[in-house]
Amino acid sequence: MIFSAKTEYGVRLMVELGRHGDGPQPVSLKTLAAAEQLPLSYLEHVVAALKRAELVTASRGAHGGYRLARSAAEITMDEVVHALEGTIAPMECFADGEHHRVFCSHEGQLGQHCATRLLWTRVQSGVVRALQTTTLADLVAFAGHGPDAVAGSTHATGLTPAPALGQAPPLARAL
Amino acid sequence: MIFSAKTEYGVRLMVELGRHGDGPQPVSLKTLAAAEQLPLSYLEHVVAALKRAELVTASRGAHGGYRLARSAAEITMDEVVHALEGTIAPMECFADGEHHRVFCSHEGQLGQHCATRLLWTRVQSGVVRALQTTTLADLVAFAGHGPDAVAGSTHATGLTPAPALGQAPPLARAL
DNA sequence: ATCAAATCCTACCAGCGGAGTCGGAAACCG
DNA sequence: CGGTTTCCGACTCCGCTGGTAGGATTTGAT
Repeated sequence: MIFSAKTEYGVRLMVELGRHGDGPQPVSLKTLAAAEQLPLSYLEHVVAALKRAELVTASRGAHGGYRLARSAAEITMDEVVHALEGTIAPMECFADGEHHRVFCSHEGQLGQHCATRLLWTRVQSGVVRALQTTTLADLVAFAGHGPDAVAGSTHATGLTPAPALGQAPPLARAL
Repeated sequence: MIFSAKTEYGVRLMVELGRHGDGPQPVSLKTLAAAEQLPLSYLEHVVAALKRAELVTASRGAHGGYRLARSAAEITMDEVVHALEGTIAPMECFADGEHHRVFCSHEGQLGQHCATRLLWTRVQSGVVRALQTTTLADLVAFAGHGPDAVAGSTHATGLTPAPALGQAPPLARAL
């Protein structure tokens, strides 16, 4: 699995917050937990990460709760996932502990270098592009509709849905 | 990390095999382990997975070893990664244990459904596309060169390298 | 003032999978 | 036969993930 349950929960949580729009009163965690049927105590950790990243704001005390820090359209899923998952890298050597820069630490000497780097770079690029071009508002809008428009509206890139190369590709048959 | 070390090792191993071209004698694991400085005993597991997927063939006994089952140009990294990592899904509910079909099992009732599905579908699509459009031959060719041409030759898609949207994107600053 | 409803914070735990080791059996070649 | 190599299964170690628990703090309502 690429992403952890924590991230799944967090995204769900954000979507749920997005659906509540920006009414004056915030939404309590208990409400959110009930709506998504997730363990409240664990959600505390999740929402803490979101708050640290300044994606949600909290009001404490009675009738307190959480609300989005910005409008859903201004929040890219890139930010959300990053807040929950930490640096996203396809491979260990791609993550710089320091400032989340991305590179490969295996740089071989003598001209030839880390052969896998090309691949991981491409994969990373694919993931990042998908996350950056999707906003929370997209998900909120999607949440209400019936199951269509997933593959439709090729999502800003205008790419054809992957050419059928070779025999049946082992991954992602249902895309 | 999206991929495990096992996958990293496996890809390295395949690249190394690809570099040896198809001379008549196969390459022993010991040789490969030495070339990549990886633990031999662990590589046994890795190469076993590759063999199961019919990506390499083995000859036992003295002067035995492994060779690619097909030419490097005919092997997509999609296949390699799938053999090593199993089904690649961004999220638990996306992986169907049965036949690697991809879907989401959280289908909510009453019109509204699993809000995160849109996101995971896009991510998955990005990863799969990257893996499918990269062949082992690409990596082999890359392995000998100096560190360029990574971002260059936008890898068949012709996409611009991700627009700078909003403030500095938290992921992948060095792409 | 008091109480209840929230967020907040830290520590803790159990299970699982990943990375790696080991020992031995079978196959193949000279 | 003997060395080399693949093959196979069992085993260990360890960190991370998901989840729980308990208490402190803030706030609004009565």
